[in-house]
Amino acid sequence: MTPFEQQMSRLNPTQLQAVTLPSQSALVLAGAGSGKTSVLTTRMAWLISTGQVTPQSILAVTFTNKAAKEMMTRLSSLLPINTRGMWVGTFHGLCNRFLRAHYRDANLPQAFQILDTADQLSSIKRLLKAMNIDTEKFQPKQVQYFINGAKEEGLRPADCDTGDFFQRKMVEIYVAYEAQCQREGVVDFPELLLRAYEVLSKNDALRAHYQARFAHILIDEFQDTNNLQYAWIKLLAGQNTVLMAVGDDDQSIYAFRGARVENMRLFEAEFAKNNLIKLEQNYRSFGHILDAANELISQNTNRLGKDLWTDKGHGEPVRIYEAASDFSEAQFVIEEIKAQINEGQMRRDIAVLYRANAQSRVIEHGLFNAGIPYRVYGGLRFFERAEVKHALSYLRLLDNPHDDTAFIRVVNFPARGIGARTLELLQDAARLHNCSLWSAVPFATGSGAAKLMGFTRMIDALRFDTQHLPLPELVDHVIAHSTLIAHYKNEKEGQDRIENLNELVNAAAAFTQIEGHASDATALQSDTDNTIITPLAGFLSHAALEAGDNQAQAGQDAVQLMTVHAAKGLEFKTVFILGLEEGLFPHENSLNEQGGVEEERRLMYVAITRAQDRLYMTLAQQRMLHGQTRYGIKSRFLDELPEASLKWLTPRASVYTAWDNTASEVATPSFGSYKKDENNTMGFRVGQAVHHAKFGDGVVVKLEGSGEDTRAYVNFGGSYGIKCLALNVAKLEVK
DNA sequence: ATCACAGGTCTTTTT
DNA sequence: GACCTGTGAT
Repeated sequence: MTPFEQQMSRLNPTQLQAVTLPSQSALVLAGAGSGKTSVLTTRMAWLISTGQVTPQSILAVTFTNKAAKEMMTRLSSLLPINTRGMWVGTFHGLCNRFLRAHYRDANLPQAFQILDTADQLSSIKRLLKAMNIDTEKFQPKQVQYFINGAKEEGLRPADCDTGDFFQRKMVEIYVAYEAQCQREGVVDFPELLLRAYEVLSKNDALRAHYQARFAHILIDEFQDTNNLQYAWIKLLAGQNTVLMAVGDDDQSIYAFRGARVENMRLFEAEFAKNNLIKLEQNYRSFGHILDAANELISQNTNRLGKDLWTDKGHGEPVRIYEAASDFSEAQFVIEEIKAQINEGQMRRDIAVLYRANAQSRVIEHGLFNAGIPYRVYGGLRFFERAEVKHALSYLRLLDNPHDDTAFIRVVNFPARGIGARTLELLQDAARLHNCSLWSAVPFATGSGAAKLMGFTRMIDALRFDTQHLPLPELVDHVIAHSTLIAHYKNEKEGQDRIENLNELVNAAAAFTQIEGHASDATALQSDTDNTIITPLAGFLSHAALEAGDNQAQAGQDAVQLMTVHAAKGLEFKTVFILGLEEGLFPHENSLNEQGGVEEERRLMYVAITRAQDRLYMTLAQQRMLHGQTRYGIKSRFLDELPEASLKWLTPRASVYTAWDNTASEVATPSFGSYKKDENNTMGFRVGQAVHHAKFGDGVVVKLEGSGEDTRAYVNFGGSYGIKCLALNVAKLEVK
């Protein structure tokens, strides 16, 4: 049997149905651990190996580079085909490829650079300064959010609402921002998608070409698509294109960044018609864990609906532990981890999941003291490190000197006496001539003009000296001759940075080897234009689109610490879910949002379904948060789990009870530790009915602190839930 | 140019 | 409580 035939024989009937579906579009509702990636890759292999299509006529799109890579790896292990030139990648990666090939149609310079989120933010800050806009009123982050939000809805400034003054100003900034990006030849993340979308929609010939080319489009994690992504897919799909969208509405946890679960229903109506395939057999978890997940998620409304099942048996019940504090919660987790390691469990098979990053510290501390190796996910990634970004900025200037973000970043780094005043004059000159900072250098006035000339000469020299060098040597040359290395040698803490710079050379070498001269360039060549992007341009795109691993002490067997979001798509033998308290999980900020609690519930569903063999859920009665001690209430989600699948390790139902948010009145709350309060609490007492201008009527459930510092927890019921209010600030009326 | 201090923030995050 | 950002003083 070939590897492909073996794989086919392993599929269950539903999976096989999805893999071999004839030329009809379908929506595959793939539950957690149901073999979703297998189905996608095997279907691609099936389409190719049965001769229905060539590899080039398949488009497969994912959200993360990791998923794309995984798909490629699995596909090439199934079939002895050359995957190069195949359109498998992330939305952004594919749009980048498309725009490189059609840069003229897209009205972009061939060497356009990609701004990552941080670059975009500094670009916006620069713009706001130039426009003399009050950054108190128009915060750069907000502006960024506005612009990206508009782009993700497919809106250009002309399409935006200009209702009030604020909106008009925002749109005005958006206009200026677009002009600035265009002048600099840079493109932010959502622009990659929007520009690609617009080119396709305006250019009939090009659209026809791609629609004819792609016989099959496969989309992974469809529940995470935003409006623009869905629109882009619809544009690429021709009359005869067959689409397969794979996703799980119950695992939609990215609404906060624009994901639209509704796209699944839309897709079903627009393409899949009656082709809804449900993958419901779970191969990951034991029964009790699955029962808990199913029961929890059944509380959500408006689901497409599915029930996971397993034939693995019940397994162990879900263990619940109520600790006195976050500290003892950590102690418990660490003791359990120790015990499991003693039983022979690998550390890497144990995961500690939490809602918010701030929760990791206590656990880290405990693990560190216990001498247990651990790895925390999240934080700075390789290509986001300052020294790496500096080096990349030099490289970007070689490729496109008009990239002002890169220019500003390194024009005086390492310091070469070009100060704020000099740059201000340069920016004036650039504005006057409506050109990039680079082009404005000859017009620069003031004492620093000569130094600026020196800088541009240096960049020109770097470009000239490296023009025939292979990529790794080019990078090496640039980090040396830009004096970055020398600069860090003089810094006390510079050794790590130098190592990272050398690592960048390695990354360039690895990029040359894998991506090579081959894949991207040939792929582009095969498509209309004769564009061949240089290895440097390719590497820069790669650096922007794939931020690299988080600091990885990879290889070492370590306990895994991460947020629930970061855990999506992963599985572990043993999982700890921490902080099952109201206000934390579900997070208090979600309670005000439309559909917020349901998204939190899906998040909990994702967390539970990560566990294969053993699941712990813990809560703490008291926890340090934002520098204050907060007293927790048991999470409502604990009450939504089936009793039969749980095992309480601490006495069940301590005094803490979840709030019934539907009740408008809470009588005497059965609340634990609003202890000893004969203090002066500004005339408020627990159980008192109060009124707040914004939140309406509520009941004080707990008082903290005293005098000026008194804080009241007030349950407003309904969508507001429990709020913590500082009484010297909040205007709270006694009713 | 460099450091120190104040001030604000603290849900989740990929590209 | 801890971290990052921005600003002001030397």
